[in-house]
Amino acid sequence: MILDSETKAVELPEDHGDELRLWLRLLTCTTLIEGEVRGRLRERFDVTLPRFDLMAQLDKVPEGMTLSDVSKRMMVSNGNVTGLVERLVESGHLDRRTSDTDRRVQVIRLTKAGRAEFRRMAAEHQTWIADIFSDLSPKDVRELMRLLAKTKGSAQKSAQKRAR
Amino acid sequence: MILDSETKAVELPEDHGDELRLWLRLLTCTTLIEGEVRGRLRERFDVTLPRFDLMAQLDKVPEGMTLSDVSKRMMVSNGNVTGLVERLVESGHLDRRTSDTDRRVQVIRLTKAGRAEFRRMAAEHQTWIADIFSDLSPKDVRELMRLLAKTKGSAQKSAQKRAR
DNA sequence: GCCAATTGCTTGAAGCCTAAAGAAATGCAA
DNA sequence: TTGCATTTCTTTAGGCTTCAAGCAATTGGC
Repeated sequence: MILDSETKAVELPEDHGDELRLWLRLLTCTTLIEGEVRGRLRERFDVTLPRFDLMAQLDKVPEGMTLSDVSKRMMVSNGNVTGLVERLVESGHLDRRTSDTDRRVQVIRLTKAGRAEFRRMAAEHQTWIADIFSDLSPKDVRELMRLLAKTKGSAQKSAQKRAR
Repeated sequence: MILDSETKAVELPEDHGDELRLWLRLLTCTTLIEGEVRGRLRERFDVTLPRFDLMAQLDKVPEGMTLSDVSKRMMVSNGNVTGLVERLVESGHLDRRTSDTDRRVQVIRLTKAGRAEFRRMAAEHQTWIADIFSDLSPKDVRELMRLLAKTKGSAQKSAQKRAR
């Protein structure tokens, strides 16, 4: 911050190029890996990434979740979840019922077949990920985890500021 | 690697949980930031992220690029670019002409208005990114850059292995 | 020159995704 | 109780995205 001739605060255009380059690199990495995973899921299991992700959320919670829960966890819109769930119920992977205590709420769970199918996919998926990251040492992995956690915190803070 | 009683190589199920957690964190970070940027672009400039990205590619190359170039750089499909370009030409941001030397090729460039509009958006965009990453020290940024470069290399190697 | 393979782009079908508006159910306060 | 705000989900319109198939132009081998 500097002051001009009439003692008014003036912002100098700062250099934010490094952050921008970092963001682009982060995006490139993610896009690259996401594309790779998407392609393999399609090839091996004929399943889309969003469906896999949704099933992954449900696998963690056997008693099921509401659509809103899924929406928050996957960081996608409500309407999006509605459609995804529709198709997964249709294909027999998901079970859906209205809550007993609140008739607005839909609780979804993996069916037995859906769970079996997901487990089969997840096991292989994990080896793909390991292969994709195989050049990184355990120390690299730890360090990346730490820095990404810090990044996430920073981004959330920034998002919160805007939301007000 | 261990050997079984008949001296055959046997793979033990290894633990790949750390890599998986790393991937999920990477994805979360990117999704979070991407959503934030998308929202701000829409609010402030009523533009979508893909359009902004496409214009960013073109801003770097005043003489223009072919659709294939754009497709490779943005890491999206050809058909996707066709549609994006169509809408941006329609809105007057892009200029499109058939190559003189190869009539299959379409060369696209920013129009004068398109360039001005992009520069206006890009300046503000850069400050958003700086704010989003503001908790990271310069050292953090350097370290993240390094580790993501390594990650990208590793992912590319893995992708190449599969593509054969 | 001719033909086959390749390259650059478009099209079509299907699915993903968002924002915004709306319907239904709930909760809360007067 | 009534009325209003809120929550949960769905719907709609529009755009993004992929894959696969197809068309047109070019290139390279003969």
